[in-house]
Amino acid sequence: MLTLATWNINSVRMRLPRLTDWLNRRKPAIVCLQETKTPDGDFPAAPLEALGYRCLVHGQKAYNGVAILTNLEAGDIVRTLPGDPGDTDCRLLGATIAGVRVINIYAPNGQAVGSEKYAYKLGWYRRLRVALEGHDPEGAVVLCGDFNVAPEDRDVWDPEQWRGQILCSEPEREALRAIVGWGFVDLLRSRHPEDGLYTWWDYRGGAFHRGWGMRIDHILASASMESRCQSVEVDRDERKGEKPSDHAPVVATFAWPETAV
DNA sequence: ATGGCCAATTTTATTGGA
Repeated sequence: MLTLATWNINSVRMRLPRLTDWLNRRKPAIVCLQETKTPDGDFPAAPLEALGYRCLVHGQKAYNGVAILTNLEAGDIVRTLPGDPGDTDCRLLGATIAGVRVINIYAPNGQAVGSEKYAYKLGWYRRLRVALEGHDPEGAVVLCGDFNVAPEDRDVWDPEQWRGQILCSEPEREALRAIVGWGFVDLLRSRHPEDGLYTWWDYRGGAFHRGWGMRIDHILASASMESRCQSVEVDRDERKGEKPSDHAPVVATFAWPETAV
């Protein structure tokens, strides 16, 4: 079995005790982290390596940052979107692990519909869609991370309040549909159609306690990976307790020949 | 219950997050 998780950790240094506890309990083979907020030289690799994980990192000071932790061999590492030389945001990290092309993303937030950052977000999604052309939908591909888009109304705690707002606007949803349309399955939705299934809850206003959340972190799987999926769930426990991230991990397991791992 | 913003930097305010 192969376990893969995605988790917006909201500062890997602030969350290190929770992260190491969680790795010890879950023992995932592949973990895609977002918002590490840490330059590569300051990444806390040693305590993670002590647990058997190698750390692939692409970080910067204060903002953004992605990383892949894995206890398997990794190769063909990519850190940029093609045709994007002027972009200094650390938002993408791709690697081939156990024969799976794993692409970890932290999509721009967009701040407010109509803002400059919103335009940047939509442009970033267009570039991501172009980048997918370099891969084969019939292969083993997983695109996961914080997409900063709630795909449908059932992914939002109050769809009417959020209608047309950031994370929910139709152009954002269309951009995400274009990504999925490359040949992905939204893995959590493929197994769990119910309402109230969220991955992010605002720190403010007791949002988690009240069930005021949104589903903006996703694992998109190509058909061959979807067919191998044995389970996929939101680890809501990681939103509880002392100093949580405002996101919970999404964890998927796949049938996997032990010899291949 | 699972809680009442948080993290980083530019630090005693400001910015960004979502």
